[in-house]
Amino acid sequence: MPDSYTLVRALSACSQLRDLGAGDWIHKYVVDIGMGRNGFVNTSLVDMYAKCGSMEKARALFEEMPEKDIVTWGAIIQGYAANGLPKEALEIFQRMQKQSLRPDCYVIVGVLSACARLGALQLGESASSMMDRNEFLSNPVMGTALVDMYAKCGKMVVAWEVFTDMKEKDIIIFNAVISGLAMTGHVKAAFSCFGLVQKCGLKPDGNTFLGLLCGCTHAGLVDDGRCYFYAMSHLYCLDPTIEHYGSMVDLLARAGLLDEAHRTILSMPMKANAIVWGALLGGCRLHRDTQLAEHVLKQLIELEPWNSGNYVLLSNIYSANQKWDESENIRSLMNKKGIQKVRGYSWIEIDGVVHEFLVGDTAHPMSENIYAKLMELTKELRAAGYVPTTEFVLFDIEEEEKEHFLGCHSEKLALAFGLISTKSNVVIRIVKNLRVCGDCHTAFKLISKITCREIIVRDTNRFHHFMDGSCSCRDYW
DNA sequence: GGGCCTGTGT
Repeated sequence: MPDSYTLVRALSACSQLRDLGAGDWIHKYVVDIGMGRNGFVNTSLVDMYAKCGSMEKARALFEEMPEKDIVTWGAIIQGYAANGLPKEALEIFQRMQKQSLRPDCYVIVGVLSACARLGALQLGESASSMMDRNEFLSNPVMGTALVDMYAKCGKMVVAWEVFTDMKEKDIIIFNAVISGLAMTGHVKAAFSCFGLVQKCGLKPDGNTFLGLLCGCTHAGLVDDGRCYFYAMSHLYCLDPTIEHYGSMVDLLARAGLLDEAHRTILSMPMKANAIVWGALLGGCRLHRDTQLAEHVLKQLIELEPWNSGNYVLLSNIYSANQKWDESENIRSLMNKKGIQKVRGYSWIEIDGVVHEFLVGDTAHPMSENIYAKLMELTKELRAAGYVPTTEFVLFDIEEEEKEHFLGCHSEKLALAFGLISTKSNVVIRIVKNLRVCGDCHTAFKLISKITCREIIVRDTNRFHHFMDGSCSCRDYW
């Protein structure tokens, strides 16, 4: 009969292989042989389910466990954080604290990673204060989690301080700080940091170059991007992955070099995925090339037939070109397939609580006050000469909803809530799951001026730091 | 002799 040691090792193998079938089988077996109450085995099972991406099963087992120790809590928290469910990770963490359990460094790492995704600065800071600062500075994993949390929350200066104080720096923490600098617009600093990597005798890896390319993209530095892309394979013997190609396509397409971007896709040694084509589509949008966009969208519909956005955009383009029949065909194809749209949502953290908003959301307890604030803002915006823009019609999926949800995109709701819930000198931080919409971007710039507030919005790929009527992205995103 | 940790393109 296997003992608990054997079972733990076998489950660890399942975790590493992401083999849910084998893991399930062992779970049943564990119960059959009466080992279902062993803490080590149960924690291994929780971790196995988490690693296999089945958080429902991990959670069910976790809830059944009569005795959970700190490792069990760490496994479930980390599981939620790693599976893109940061809110759940924080909820479990708060439950853990109510039981007066002291977090260990594994728990803290999971919590910081969740806070980074949510942009929850206050929670991240209070979690990190539960540990001795030296723990962060001497443990590269913890240090990296902290640096990443600060960077993703827009506190790049603090992230940098932690980074410089680290006793030992490995390539992973360098990557975290390089991509942090890139995301927050400190591109030259990211480049210098790459110099430091070599000075420290470290070997850059693929992620180092992803960070650098990402920085080039945000700053529109096409030549630098081409250089790094060339250097990575020719000087550092790293094979570019599809992620690197995607980044290059993005860089070229944003800069208006649509042809070169398209040729890059066609020359890739691997089959292009939806992300790569999506980067080219973004360029078509930015530079208003509907002809190429039509071609790209056809590729995208083939690659991801369930994605509503592609159908909507293609049908918009057909309408704009008076191809009414084709436009209608696309719409009915979409209906026939029962395709649902992805909805945009935004988060804002107020006093350690993360609030979530959907487009046109009225579920929030403060909803009435939020909409009143929005009305007030809209009036002030109009007075300041703002006209809701229809310029993005062709390329904005959310456009057709705009009439019904005038001014009610999730980021605007989060902003209105932030404005009424904080003192006038507090910086407002919002996180969005999609790109910030063009109209909201214009409105936010003006709102930052009217209200004299700093507003930081992190969308899917970059920071928008609004201050005194302008944005750090210089309208290039 | 055992179980939980960081970065990563749209």
